[in-house]
Amino acid sequence: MDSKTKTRMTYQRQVILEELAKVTSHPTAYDLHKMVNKRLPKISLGTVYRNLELLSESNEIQRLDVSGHQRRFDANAKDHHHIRCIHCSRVDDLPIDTTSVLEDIVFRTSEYTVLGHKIEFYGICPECKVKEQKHQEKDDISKDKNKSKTRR
Amino acid sequence: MDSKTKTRMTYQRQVILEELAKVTSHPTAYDLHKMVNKRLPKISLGTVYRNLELLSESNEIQRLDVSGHQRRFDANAKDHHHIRCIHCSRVDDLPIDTTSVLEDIVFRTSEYTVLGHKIEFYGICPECKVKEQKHQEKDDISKDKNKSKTRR
DNA sequence: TCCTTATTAGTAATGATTACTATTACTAAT
DNA sequence: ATTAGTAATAGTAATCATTACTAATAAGGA
Repeated sequence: MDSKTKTRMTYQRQVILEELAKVTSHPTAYDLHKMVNKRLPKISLGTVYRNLELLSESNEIQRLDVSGHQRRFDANAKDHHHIRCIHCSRVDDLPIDTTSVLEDIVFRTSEYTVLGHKIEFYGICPECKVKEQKHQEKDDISKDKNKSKTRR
Repeated sequence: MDSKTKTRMTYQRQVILEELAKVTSHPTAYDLHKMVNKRLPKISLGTVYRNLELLSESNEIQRLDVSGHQRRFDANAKDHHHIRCIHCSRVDDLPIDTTSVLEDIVFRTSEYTVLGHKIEFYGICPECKVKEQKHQEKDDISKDKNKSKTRR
């Protein structure tokens, strides 16, 4: 179902992408709506949200779910880290690599005064892994009566 | 003004703290309200939110602003990292130290399948540092007519 | 016991995001 | 080009977490 739907490059989506690419400021959907609005006075906030979502799903842009703050977007789709000001919430890029010693590196690469950092890992918990396996088995049985090895 | 207000240890606050300490599940304010509700049937959700906020400000508990997800709370006030399941949103502790090689370590210490991680640093941006300095100078002038060295 | 005021319960408001719906406009096949 | 099918849109309503407001209550020191 998902694999059959084809996305169309609409003018709205084009403009959203262009406007996002123009800035390095990591705008929110609302910010971007204001920016795009100058070229497309009738575009709705919902359209901006939906397109940003689609674009980030197809990895053309990056979605920044900033802890405890409003979501932001980044035309740079390459994985990289960010730093946020606790006063004005401005978010800047950090061209560092994750495997190096952390705050020390930031101290050398950023003009921020680093107060701390948070790391959030994501993955699949043991319980969900079991569930996933069970579903997988069911699918295998219903889709194919032959025995099949459990995919990993 | 803030420094003059004295907080009172209310029964509600006591119970919230106790119930949070009982679990290791990182409940949301809503979860905690349900838990506390069994002992205090009249407590309101707002009270739970306010007390969790106060308790985390005084570092008696920890507030977890999980990126793009609902806020959670942790009776363990010591700084430590977490891992979240992308399916069920369950959050578990990660007893690792930040300075070590990241996902590799997680792989060894957690039963999760690690799919990735995000790091968010926080601090003060160059512009705000300048503003801070200016405010500081004003304060110094108004509070004290003698010259005073800029505090760092 | 009395007073001051922090705190509460209950409820309304806010603000970000998502959902809904009738209409519009791509795109491919006729 | 015309039509049919269906993404996508504008506009708006709904949702959901969190915060703000207010009159009543209750800590806790004098």
